[in-house]
Amino acid sequence: MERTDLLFHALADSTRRDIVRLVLRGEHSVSDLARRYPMSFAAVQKHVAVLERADLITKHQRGRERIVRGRIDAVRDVNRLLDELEATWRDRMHRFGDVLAEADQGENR
Amino acid sequence: MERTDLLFHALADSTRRDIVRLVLRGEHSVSDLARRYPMSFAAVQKHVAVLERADLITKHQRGRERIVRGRIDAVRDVNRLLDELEATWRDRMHRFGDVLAEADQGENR
DNA sequence: GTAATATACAACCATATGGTTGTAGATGAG
DNA sequence: CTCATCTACAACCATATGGTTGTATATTAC
Repeated sequence: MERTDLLFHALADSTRRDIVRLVLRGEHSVSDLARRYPMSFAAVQKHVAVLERADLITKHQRGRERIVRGRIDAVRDVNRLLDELEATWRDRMHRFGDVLAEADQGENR
Repeated sequence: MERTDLLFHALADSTRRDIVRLVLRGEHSVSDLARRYPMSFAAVQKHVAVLERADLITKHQRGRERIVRGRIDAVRDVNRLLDELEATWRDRMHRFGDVLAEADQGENR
């Protein structure tokens, strides 16, 4: 799977989006996170792994804990991808404007 | 599933993102779209259904064809969702700035 | 050293996903 | 009317996903 797929897929789950929000706000260990959700530690661990694969978070060891941090750059990458989608639309609107302008020219001729 | 999940999930596939790009640029019937991809008509039909469920596109009948159009508003909704994620991060940075300012005050006392 | 905590990882299960083929109903063309 | 086209939808299949429990390892606390 390519990175864009991984990014959108990672964000297509409310638990994972919540984790991203938390770790953008500040550091949390995996078990900190796990305590917050009505599911097993292993399940949360898997969600964290999905976010890591998409580069939305990083993990580093501190003692026996793994500290999770959000990567704001990745969120911005997604934003940029969406902007590119929008750009094709803006381009179309632009060309549509040209067509109208040409039509006006024709009328005045 | 909630709408945010549907939106991100819909965009987590390159064929579907390509369809969105096409129908943001202009109108296409379902079979127009189907001809472009190396998969069956039914498969493309399913992708279109996923996009429709996420409100990223609309379909309306014209003769025997179903015309697909992209909904730019939906793309912007996703952008807004990401901005909200970013906002929690900016807030943290803001508060972090406050902490530094307070530390400076302490030094000068 | 022993016990408790934090993590990793495998095995398993139910359901969702992304593809296929096949059938049937509308609509347009001749 | 008849035939071709466009679409909808069901049935089916392989694999991915999101959850579980269980086991093993590393680190901290006492």
